Amino acid sequence: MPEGHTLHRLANALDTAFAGHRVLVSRPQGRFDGAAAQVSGRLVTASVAHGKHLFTTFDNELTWHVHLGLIGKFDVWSRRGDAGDDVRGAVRARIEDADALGDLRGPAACEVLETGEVDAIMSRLGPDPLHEDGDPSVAWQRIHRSGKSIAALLMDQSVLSGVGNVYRAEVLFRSRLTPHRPGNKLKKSSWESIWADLRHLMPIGVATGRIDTVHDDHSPEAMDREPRKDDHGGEVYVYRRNGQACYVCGARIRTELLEGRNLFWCGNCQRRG
DNA sequence: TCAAGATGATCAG
DNA sequence: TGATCCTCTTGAT
Repeated sequence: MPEGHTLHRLANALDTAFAGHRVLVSRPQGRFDGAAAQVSGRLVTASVAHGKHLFTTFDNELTWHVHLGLIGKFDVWSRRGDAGDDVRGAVRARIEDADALGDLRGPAACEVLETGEVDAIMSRLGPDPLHEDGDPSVAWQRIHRSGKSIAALLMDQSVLSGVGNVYRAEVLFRSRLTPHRPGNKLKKSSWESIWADLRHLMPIGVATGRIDTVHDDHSPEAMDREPRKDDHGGEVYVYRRNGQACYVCGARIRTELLEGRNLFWCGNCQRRG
């Protein structure tokens, strides 16, 4: 689940539910030791995301930092709905007030930080396409000096933040770029098309909560008319479609392990650099 | 019932 | 580069 769009969506949900509210932060299974107590009972000032990192700030200048990693989940819901407030499964941390609840499971990071520590994390992150002021030239400085493949560079959060395995595969397909092209041999115009497409695709992910790179119309009517049909809640050209026919040319979608992660692409459509 | 795998990142060697 | 951490779902046995 967690690519950048998930975190931005989550930041929006937490901000809507808790900003300006006094909250309780607890650790139902006893982990997240000590940290919860530092912010529990305080007023939330804001929740924001940068790439795959989520920051919730409190009125005592402390920040709750969450990174979902590969398997983490953060569910936020209203007490007014049908869902109860029982702690189910392995809940690492819970945030709540009279109206809403949020349960965090399986995060890679869950910690309370001071401002300097937050700045240190931010300074390691590349520009986020979901941020209005994200600057693609900062990423290009890294890309065009690197001998690593563009596929590896797109996943490097210090080059670019928020892109994960799905957006990587899809944005390279949509630009018809070969994933193996080294950054230092990539045309600048190719990078510009990647950035522009991420700026187009990722806000759709934030709005809908799923990654659909195939359809242009994401209205509820279109969803009914043309149901999205893959296992991941959206629809994609190449991600996890290995062995299946490319929607564009009919060739089989290929896969390989690249730096420990599965890469998917169409060897026929993706020849540009 | 159990193992494998997953949209991530870090650390040791 | 490989091992490791975290949780849940899926598919094989």
